[in-house]
Amino acid sequence: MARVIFHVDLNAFYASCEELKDPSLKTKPVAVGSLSKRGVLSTANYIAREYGVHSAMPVYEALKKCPDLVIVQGDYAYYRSVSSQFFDLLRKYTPLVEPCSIDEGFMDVTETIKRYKRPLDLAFQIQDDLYDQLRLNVSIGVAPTKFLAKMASDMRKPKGITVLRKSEIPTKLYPLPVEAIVGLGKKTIPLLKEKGILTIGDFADDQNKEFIFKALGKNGYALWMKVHGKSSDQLEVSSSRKSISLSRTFERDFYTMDEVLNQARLLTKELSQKMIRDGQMGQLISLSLRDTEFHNIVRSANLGTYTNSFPVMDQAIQNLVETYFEPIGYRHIGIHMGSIKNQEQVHQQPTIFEEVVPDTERILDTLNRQLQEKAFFKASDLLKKENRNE
DNA sequence: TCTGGGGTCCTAGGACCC
DNA sequence: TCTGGGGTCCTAGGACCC
Repeated sequence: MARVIFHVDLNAFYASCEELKDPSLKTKPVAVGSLSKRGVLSTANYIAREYGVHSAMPVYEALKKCPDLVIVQGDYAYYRSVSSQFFDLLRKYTPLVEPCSIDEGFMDVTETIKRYKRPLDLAFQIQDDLYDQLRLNVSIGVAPTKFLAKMASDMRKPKGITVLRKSEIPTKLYPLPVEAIVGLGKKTIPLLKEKGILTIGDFADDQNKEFIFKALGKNGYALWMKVHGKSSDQLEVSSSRKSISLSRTFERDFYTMDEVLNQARLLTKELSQKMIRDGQMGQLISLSLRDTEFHNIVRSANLGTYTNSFPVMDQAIQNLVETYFEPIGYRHIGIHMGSIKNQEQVHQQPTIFEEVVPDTERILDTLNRQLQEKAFFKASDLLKKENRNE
């Protein structure tokens, strides 16, 4: 029995939120982004898009295209609160709602639509309801799988409603350019084009199956199934966050270890506070550094226990900086915590050790030992390299 | 005036074990 | 003497999404 999935997508969400706060923006080209020298845009409203302005575009470039562009500093706490009202409204219609980002989600309305004369009446009602209650426009895609619903909601924006039945895949989906497939990005598209795969129809063609599986691996297989209408219609209604991070690109580059240590410490402090506020603890901490050449490195330390304590996180990050810093310029620093759990989950966890809450001293000892080991391995790597060069 | 920030998922390679 | 073959776990890197 086929399910009926809606993909509901808020149009130009951040920009729309800013228009709610200041209605005079509605008639102007508006973008939300960071105002710093190295900032890029998160979202542009539809007036700005007519100038060729789009998300991820550097601010200086957007201003070249549209000198009158109004750039607003993002107010993400506000967007999150509007977003949660959006999902609350969707849940009035069915508990089967899967948020997939701050501004879009899936609904399984297989049962709900049975109460409506025509299936699309529900989609129109949700659209009107969102506008009446929150003054927000959405596009809705209606299809039997999540992937097809997502593709459908992209077909008509803003404020569209698009149905994509399995039987309509060849006529509605296959003529679209291959770039339209969600899950193929700027690295993979050129590979496909080189092979003459230009449309979704080409991608779905049996003749290209082998190449796609080989070149794109598991993802290729999954996408190939998706464009044939064979993919998941099961919603994940409750899923918890798996990681949390904080990162910043600085207005100028940092060249000394002291500067990197200081900035890393500030970010770590902020992240620890955020985790304590959200009641979350993590086990795997990582430092990421982006240099002036745009090379990224990520280095991790396993803390051996769940924590959100600043002294512990700080010690680990300082160790990582001291071990991996190179005398080059860095433009971006990030702190990341993986293996996240809720505080309650951590404390409920039965342990075979007597001590349930490990003391900070012991963790610091572990970290220091890890640091010494890393320094040792780094030194022995260097020795090996030198020996090879001889 | 070169290129954000917060996420998820996959892959490759090495260590380690039997 | 010229080098097993899985399986699993961990780390690093990177593609992609909004």
